[in-house]
Amino acid sequence: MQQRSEETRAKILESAIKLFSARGYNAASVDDICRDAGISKGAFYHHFESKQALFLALLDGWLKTIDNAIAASKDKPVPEIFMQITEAFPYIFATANEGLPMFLEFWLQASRDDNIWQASIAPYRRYHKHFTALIKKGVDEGSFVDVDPGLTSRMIMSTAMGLLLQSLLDPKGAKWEKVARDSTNLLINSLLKR
Amino acid sequence: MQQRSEETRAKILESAIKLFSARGYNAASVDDICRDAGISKGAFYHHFESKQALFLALLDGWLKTIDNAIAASKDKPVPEIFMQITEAFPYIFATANEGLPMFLEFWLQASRDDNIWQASIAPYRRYHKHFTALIKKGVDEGSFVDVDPGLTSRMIMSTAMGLLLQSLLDPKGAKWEKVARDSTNLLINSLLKR
DNA sequence: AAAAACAAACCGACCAGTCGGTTTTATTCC
DNA sequence: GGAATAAAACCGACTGGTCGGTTTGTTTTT
Repeated sequence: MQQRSEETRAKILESAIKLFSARGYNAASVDDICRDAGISKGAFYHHFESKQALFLALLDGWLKTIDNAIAASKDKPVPEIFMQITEAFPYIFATANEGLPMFLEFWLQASRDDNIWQASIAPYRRYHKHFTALIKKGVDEGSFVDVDPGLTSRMIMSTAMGLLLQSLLDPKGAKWEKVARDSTNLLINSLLKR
Repeated sequence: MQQRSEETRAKILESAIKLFSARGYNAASVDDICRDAGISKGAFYHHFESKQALFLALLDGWLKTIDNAIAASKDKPVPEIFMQITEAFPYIFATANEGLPMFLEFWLQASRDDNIWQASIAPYRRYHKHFTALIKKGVDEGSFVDVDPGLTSRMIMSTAMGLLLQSLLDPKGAKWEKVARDSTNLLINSLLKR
C-alpha cells in the first residue's frame, strides 16, 4: 500500500497550514512542521523538495478550490453571482482570518522572490480578469449601472483586501464580519440598477 | 561635540529605512545595516538596544510626520480636506511603494508580537477615529450625504490599503497612480452632496 | 582622567537542507 | 505460500551558514 505515503504527505500539509497560519511562513521551521506532523525530516524532504515547494503545493490546492467555485457559478445570472459573493464574504472573512497572515507574508515574499511571484501573479490576474468580465456582463445585461469594469473590479478587490488587513491589525476593534457584510452590500447596491 | 554621535544615529536610521524597504524587516540583518551605514555593531547597540527598538524609532518618526500634517489641516472645511487627500493620495501612493512591504511585514509581526502591536494599534485607532470624526463633521455640516461615518471611514481606509496591496503584487500590471486617483475621486464624489 | 562612542571578535541559538543508513512495502521467482 | 530482492518511505544526526546580541578592548570627546 502506498496509502501510508499519502497519509504522511497529508499530515505534512495539515501541519504546515496550522503552523504557517499560527506563526508565519518564516517563523514556522521545517523542524516544527515535522515535529507537529510526527514525522522525520527525511520523510519531509522525501515528499517535498524544499520548504518553498511545500507552500507552493498548499497554494495550488487553494487556487484549485477557488477555480472550482468560479466554474460552478459560471452560468448563473450576474446579480445572483454577486449576491452569492455578498453572502459568502462574511464567511470567507471569518474563516480567512487565520490564514491571512500567512498569505500576506507570502505576498510580501512574492514581491521579492521570482519563483513565488510567478506562482502568485498568474492566478491574481486570472481572478481580476474574471471579476472584470463579470461586471462588464452585468453592465451589458442592464443589471448594473454604467461603470468602468476594470476600475470597479480593482476597487472591490481592494476593499475586501483592506478590510481583511484591518481586521488583522485590529481583531477586537470592530465586529469585522458585520463591517464586511455592510461593506459588500453597500458596494453591490451601488452597482445594481433599480 | 556630540555631533558625531548624532550623525552616527542618523546614518543608522537612514540605512535602516533603505534596507528594510529593499529587503524587508527580517531579511535586512543588523550586520547589513551596520555595513551600509559604515559603522560597527558596537556602535549600533550603543544607539539602539535592539533591532526592534530601531524599527520602533523609525515608526515613531513617521507617525509624528503624519500627526503634524493632520494638525496643520485641522481648521479647514471638510470637503477641502478631502480634496487635499484626493490630491495627496496618488503622491502618497507613488512614494509609499518602496516602504509598503516593510510596513506590511511589520503589520504582520504586530499581529503576533505584543510590543509591536502596542506601538501600532494606538496610532491606527487614532487615525480611524480622526477620519471618522471628519466624515461625521462633513455630514453634520451638510456637505456630505448621510452615511455611517464609522463604516465609511473603514471602507475608505480599506480601499486605500487594498490598492497599495495590489500594486505591490502587480507593480507593472496597472497604472496604479491613475487607479488610485480614480478610486479616491469616486469614493469622495459618492460622499459629496450636490 | 573619566565618560561616551566606537571597533571587532565572539557566542549561542536556530535553520534549511543533506546524507548514510534502516524499516516498510511491493514485486519476483521458486 | 514463502523466501529473495528491489524499491519506496522513513529516520535523525550532521553540515554550513546566518543572525541577534554580548563582551572586551580601543579611540575620541569633554
